[in-house]
Amino acid sequence: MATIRDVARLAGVSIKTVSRVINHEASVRQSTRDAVTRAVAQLNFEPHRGARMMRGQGSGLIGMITGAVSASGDPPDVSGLSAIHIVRGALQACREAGKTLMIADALGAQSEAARLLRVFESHSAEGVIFATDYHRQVVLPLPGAVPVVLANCYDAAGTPAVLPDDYGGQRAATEHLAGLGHGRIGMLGLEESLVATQLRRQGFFDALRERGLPLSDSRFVAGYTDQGGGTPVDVLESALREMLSEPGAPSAIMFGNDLMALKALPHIMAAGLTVPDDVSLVGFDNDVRICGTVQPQLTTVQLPYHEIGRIAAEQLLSILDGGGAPPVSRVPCEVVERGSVRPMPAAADDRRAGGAHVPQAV
Amino acid sequence: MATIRDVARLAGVSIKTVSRVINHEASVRQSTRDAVTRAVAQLNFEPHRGARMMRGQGSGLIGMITGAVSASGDPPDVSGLSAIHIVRGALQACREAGKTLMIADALGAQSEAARLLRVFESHSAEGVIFATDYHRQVVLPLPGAVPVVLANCYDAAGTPAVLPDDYGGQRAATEHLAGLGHGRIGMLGLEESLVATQLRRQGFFDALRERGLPLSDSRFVAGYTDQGGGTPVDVLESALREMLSEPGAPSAIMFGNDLMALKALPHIMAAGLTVPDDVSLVGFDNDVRICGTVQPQLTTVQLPYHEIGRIAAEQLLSILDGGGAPPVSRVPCEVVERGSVRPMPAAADDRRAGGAHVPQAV
DNA sequence: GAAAATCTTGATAACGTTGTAGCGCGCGGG
DNA sequence: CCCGCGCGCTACAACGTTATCAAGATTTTC
Repeated sequence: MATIRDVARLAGVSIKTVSRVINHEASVRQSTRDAVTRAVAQLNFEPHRGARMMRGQGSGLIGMITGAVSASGDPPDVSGLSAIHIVRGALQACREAGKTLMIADALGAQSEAARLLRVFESHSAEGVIFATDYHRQVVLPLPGAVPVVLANCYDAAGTPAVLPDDYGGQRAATEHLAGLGHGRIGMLGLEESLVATQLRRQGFFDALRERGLPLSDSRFVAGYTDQGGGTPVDVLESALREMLSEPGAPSAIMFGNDLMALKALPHIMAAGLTVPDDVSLVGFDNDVRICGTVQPQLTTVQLPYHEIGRIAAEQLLSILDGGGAPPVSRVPCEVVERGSVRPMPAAADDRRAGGAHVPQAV
Repeated sequence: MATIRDVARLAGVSIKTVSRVINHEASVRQSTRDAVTRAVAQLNFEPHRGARMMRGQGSGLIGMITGAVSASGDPPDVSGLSAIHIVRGALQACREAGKTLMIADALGAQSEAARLLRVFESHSAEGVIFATDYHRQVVLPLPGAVPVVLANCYDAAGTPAVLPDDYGGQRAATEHLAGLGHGRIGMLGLEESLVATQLRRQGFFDALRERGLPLSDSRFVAGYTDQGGGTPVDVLESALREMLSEPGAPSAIMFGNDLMALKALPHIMAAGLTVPDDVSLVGFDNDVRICGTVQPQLTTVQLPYHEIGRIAAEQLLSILDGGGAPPVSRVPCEVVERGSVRPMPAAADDRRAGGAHVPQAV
C-alpha cells in the first residue's frame, strides 16, 4: 500500500501538501493540486485509517446493527429478509458521504446488540444505525457515547427514528380504491399486535370516513401471521371465505402483505371469482418477486425500505456534522399500480355482473 | 482516554514493559506484571485501536464485497437477493472467530470492486471475501496484499473459491426422480450461458446415463432468463407447451429455479394436468418463500448459500492462521422433499391414467 | 519601485503503539 | 576474577497521518 510519502515523492511536493490536497483544504495552487491528484491516482493511494484515527480524526466507520441478515441457522429463514433494502439504502448514503458501513447482526438478542455496540465503539465507529425487520418499538441497550439512529423502529427515549408511514400508505390505497368507485372494501391485515396493523387500520378507516363511505359496508380482519409456509393459511382462508360469502361482499380486498395476496389468489379463483374483474386486490410491501409473478400483476403499497435506510444514514451523518435530526421522520408509502385493480363499472354495486370487462392499463 | 504512557508512569516502568504485559508476552517479573495490571485497571486503560492498526497488528476486521446488497437505486431490484444468505453464513463464522465483518457493495462494477478492495486495505482488513449473486467466473482487480477467498464464484488465477455443487445437485434430483420410477424427465434450465446451467445439464445427463434411461426419452431446454416480472415468461410457456404436447411427454419436470416452477404452475394447470398426480415438479434454490407458498409445496434442490458463506469465511480464517485452503471447495446441493413429486404408479408409462392417486407423504 | 500583505509550501513534531537493540544484573563455569 | 549467558527491563526508532510555524513566493498597495 502506498503511503502519503510515496505520493509526495512522486508529485515532487512535501507530504503536508499532499495531506492538504486529500483533505480538500484551501490554499493549494491548482497546478500543485493537479500534480498531487495525478500521483494519488497513479499509486492507487488511500489514506491509512489507523494513522488517521490516531491523529484524532474520525474513523470513517458507521456501524449498523440489524437482525435482517442472519436470524437463525442453516435452514434459511427469510423472516425479515426485506430489511436488507434498509441496508442497501444506508450503504448508498454512506458511500456518497465517503463513510464505510460496517454491518453486524444482533440475532434478535438484546444482549448481543449491547455487545455489538461495544465492538463498534472499540473500532471507533462514529455512529450506529439500528434497524429492525418490521416496524416496531425497541428498547436500546445502554446509550453509550456514540450517536444512534433507528430505522424501521422507535423507542420511548426519543432516539431519532425513521419510520414508514403505514397510516398514510393504507389511507392512500383506500382512497385509490374509493376513487375508482369501490364502496365495499375488505382488509385482511397482519397480526393484531403489530404497530403497522394499528396504523394501517386507522388509515383505512379515516379514508373511508373522509370519502363518506359507510364503515358498515367494509370489513377489517386482523390476526394473520406470516411465517412463510406455516399453517396460518387457514386463518387467511377462513377469513377470506367469510368475507366473500357475506351478502354485501367487498369488491376490493387489501392485504397485509403481498405474500398474503399470493396465497389468497387460489382461494379466490376457487370461489369462481376473477381478478380484477370480480375482485380488485391490493397487497403491501411491493415485493417485486411476488408482485411481478402473479397474474394479474399485483397492485400494492410500497414499503420504502430503501428510502428508510438512506434517510436514517443521512440523519446520522447530519448529527455527526453537528446538525440535528428530527425525533421522528415518516417516509411515505406510495401506491404502486399494476394489474390487480380495476375501476368499478359505473353501473352499480352489482359486482358479479361479469359483463363488459374494462381492459386494464399496465 | 489514558495512554500506555500514563500507565507506565503510574506503574513506574517503561512503556515497553506495559506493552509486554498487555500483550501477554513472557519474561516480565510477576511483581512488575502486577504493578502494571493495577495501573491499567486504575486508569481504565484500553489500547488505542488506531495506533495498533498502524503498527501492523490485526485489526480484527474481515471485509466482504458483494453485489447482493445494493444493485441499483430506489425501485428495489431483487436480482441476486439470495446471496444475502452467503453474508449470513460468513457473518456467523466471523462472529465465532471473534472477527468483525465489514460489508461493502460493488454495484456490479469492476472499478468499484477495486476501490472497495483499497478501502478495506486502508481499514487494515485482514482478509476479504468476494461474493457474487450467482455461480460464475470473475476477474479480480489487482491482487493486492490482502488474502481473498471467493464465494459463489471463481477466477482463472486459482484464488481459493467456494462453490455450490450444481452438478451433484441436479444429478441427485434426477436420481431421486429415477428412483421413484420416472423414466421421461424434462428439464427447463436457466440461461444457456450460465455456469450453473452447464453443470446441471451434465449432472442431469450423467444421472440418466448411469440409470440406464434413454436420453431420447428426456428433454433439456435452456434459455430462460429470470428477471423477476419481465417478459421471458413467454419462453417458459412455449417450452413448457411444447414439452407437454409431445407424444412421450415427461412425467416429471425439473426447473432452473423455484420461481420458474411457480410461474409454470398455472400453465400446467391450464393444460388440465395436476401436480403431482400427473406431473412431478422439482425446483432449484430452495427459496422457502416460494416453495412453501405453492400448493402442493415444492420439492427442490437446495442451493447452500449459507453454507457457502460460512465455509468461505472459515477458509479465509484458516489462511490468516497460516494454514492453507484448497483452491476449490464444492458444497453439496441436497434435494429437499416436499409435496410436488410422487412416485410413478408401478403400472407403466401411461402417466395420464388418472386412476388411483397415491397419497403424498409430506 | 519598494514595502506590505497574502498566498503557498515545507521541515518537523506530535499521536499511541510495538519492534529492536542494548544495558545492567546475578549466576555458574573456567 | 572474568567471561558468557539468560533474564528483566529501558531507550529509542519506527508506523502514516495531521498540525504548527516559519520561510519562500507572489500579489497588492502606496
